[in-house]
Amino acid sequence: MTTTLKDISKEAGVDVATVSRALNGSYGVHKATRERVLAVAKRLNYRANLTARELAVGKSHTLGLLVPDIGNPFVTEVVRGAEDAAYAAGYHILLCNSYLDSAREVQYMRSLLDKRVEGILMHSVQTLSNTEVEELSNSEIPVVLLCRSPSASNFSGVCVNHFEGGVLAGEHLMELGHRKVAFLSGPRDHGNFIEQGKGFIKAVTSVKDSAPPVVLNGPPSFDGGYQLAKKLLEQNHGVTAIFAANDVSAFGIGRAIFEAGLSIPDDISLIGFNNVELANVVRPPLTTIHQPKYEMGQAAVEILLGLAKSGRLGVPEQREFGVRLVKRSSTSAPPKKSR
Amino acid sequence: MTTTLKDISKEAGVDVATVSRALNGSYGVHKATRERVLAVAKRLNYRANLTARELAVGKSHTLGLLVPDIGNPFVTEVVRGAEDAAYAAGYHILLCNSYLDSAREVQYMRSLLDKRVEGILMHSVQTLSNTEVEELSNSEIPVVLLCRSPSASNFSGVCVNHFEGGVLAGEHLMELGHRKVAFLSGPRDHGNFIEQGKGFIKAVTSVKDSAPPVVLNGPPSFDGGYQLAKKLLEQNHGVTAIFAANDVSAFGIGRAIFEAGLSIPDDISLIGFNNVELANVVRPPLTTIHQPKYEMGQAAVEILLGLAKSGRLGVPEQREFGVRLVKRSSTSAPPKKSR
DNA sequence: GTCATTTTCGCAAACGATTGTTACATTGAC
DNA sequence: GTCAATGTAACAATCGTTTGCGAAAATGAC
Repeated sequence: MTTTLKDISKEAGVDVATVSRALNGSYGVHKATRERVLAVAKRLNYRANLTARELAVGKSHTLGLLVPDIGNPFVTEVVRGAEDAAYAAGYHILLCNSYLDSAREVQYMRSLLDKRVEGILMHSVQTLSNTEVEELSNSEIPVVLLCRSPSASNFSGVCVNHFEGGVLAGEHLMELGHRKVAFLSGPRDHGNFIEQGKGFIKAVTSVKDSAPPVVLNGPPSFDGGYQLAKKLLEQNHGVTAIFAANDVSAFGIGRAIFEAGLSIPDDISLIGFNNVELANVVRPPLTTIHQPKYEMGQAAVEILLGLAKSGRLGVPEQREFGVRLVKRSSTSAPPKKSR
Repeated sequence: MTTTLKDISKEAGVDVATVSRALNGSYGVHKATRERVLAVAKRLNYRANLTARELAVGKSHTLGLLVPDIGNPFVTEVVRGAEDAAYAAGYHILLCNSYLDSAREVQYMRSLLDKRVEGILMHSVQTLSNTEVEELSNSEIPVVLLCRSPSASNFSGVCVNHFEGGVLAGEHLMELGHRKVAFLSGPRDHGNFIEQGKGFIKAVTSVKDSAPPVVLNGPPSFDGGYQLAKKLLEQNHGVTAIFAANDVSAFGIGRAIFEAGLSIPDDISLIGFNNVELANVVRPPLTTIHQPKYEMGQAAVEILLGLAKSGRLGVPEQREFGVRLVKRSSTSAPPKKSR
């Protein structure tokens, strides 16, 4: 049997209200009685029931975090930042892994709402269905969209400038002298990759003698990158550099290049996106576009908590982080003679 | 204003109890009234308040998951398995990242208890303090220790046979012909690494002409492995193979070997532990000891839920998973002439 | 010692559900 | 038309807290 305020109240001979106040250190309870109550509470191994408190007070001190795949190291970093910020603020995090499965996503969203979380973080959701947008808007809790290009919806968001990242990647390759490049992108309809591609294409085509990039779409995973790269190499466009949708897919691309008997960066340069921790571990270390993942997670929670406290849900906040190029060894000048 | 059962009850002209039963599809409410209630609920955008239900019913449908570092890909896989299993069972997961900081760990543990989670999963905690053991035992919720060698405490556990893993690694290196090897271990007092080392040493020393392994201790991280390897190479024992505490530290070791101008596996063979997804991505692909991470996460949740349902906390369940050697390209026969 | 002021504490009403018990309506058999 | 059996729905207690309000008790000034 777990002990409750009532038990303590009986044992200590005071009202349950007094017990509550004593335990919470509220003003207006005599030092002596407080100590007596605390002693009894300790003796009875009392543990507060946050569920009951939550019901009474109306605050759950809990946030929902919806992610596409916790297995993705990029996502993980963001989660880490979010968790730290939440912990610092005395909040808990409910972790929901959706695998981008929209049924699962909706189901999770509903239970988060029902659980009365004080805010929801959604990481790189592809597209929100109308149901979702509507139900989220009806609820009076704040939502922050993470790592997703700003959209029409009026939710708050934390993201990185994907367009700018694309530009950086393109410029870097152009500076190195590449003139025939490819962008192995993610899903065709995903805003982030669209932006990334636009920036890349802009940078590439603004150099006069360079060919417009070859663009292929596929899942932005290790295997997706691998398959796409195999396809690209078979088509034999003679590209000398590849811009990957993200680091993880770049790893897959690297594998395909290796298996084709080619070498990075001597035959083909490779540049990623995200700057995952392991980009520095693989060989050759991957040139990539850095994105402040941890800080983004933190920022998202801060915004969320700010909105929750102020209650000003009507005025969504957008925060955009900068990107920067991290030069490592997977990019270099193109081979003298293109194959 | 969020709408409650009472609102619906007024609007539909029935008692709140009837509304509750109608919404939950309980037996004993007329089809017509149920439909009327459902219609009103929909019109009022009713959302169940799980907090209230939880208080009334006494079940939170929530599990606590305490991990040392969500950034570690090994941990992540386990979390993924746990999350999937929880989702399948209709449970939610509260994510708590402790960074092995025991103050944070205790604080998290307490709030999980206060939040009335139905079970707690603790991933590879180093050592439980007496306070923790006591408070956890006092609470009436089940605890499952994950990835931690079985201990004296009477909590349930899911782990892998670290000793056996060490043996496998040792045997593999011996078969390849290595006779002078090293184990770059984790913290000296961590049970898992101790077991791993024991197994390794046993396998190595049971070969007659092989020297007992050089053993160094340090944090089992990328940087930890890097530092340890540098130290080892400086000491110049002439080892031809290294067994790492885990894959991530093996990556660091690989970096140090590379920087020393040596090559894997030609100069030094390297074998990891865990079989993280990226072990197959790095070059050369890492030979390692496979551990069914995802399945362990799943199993842990299943055990937890089983204990929670049965209420038989007195009889902890231990599940041990097998390990196996995954041969890749980071191990080979030692160089003809040792350096 | 009296009176005003301040502390201390109990009472009771929330918070939003669930659920056992009871009362009334309906149905069907005869 | 009566009675029993069944189906519906209302009443009320409960889950473990918090908190506004008012009463009693303690304090302090004079």
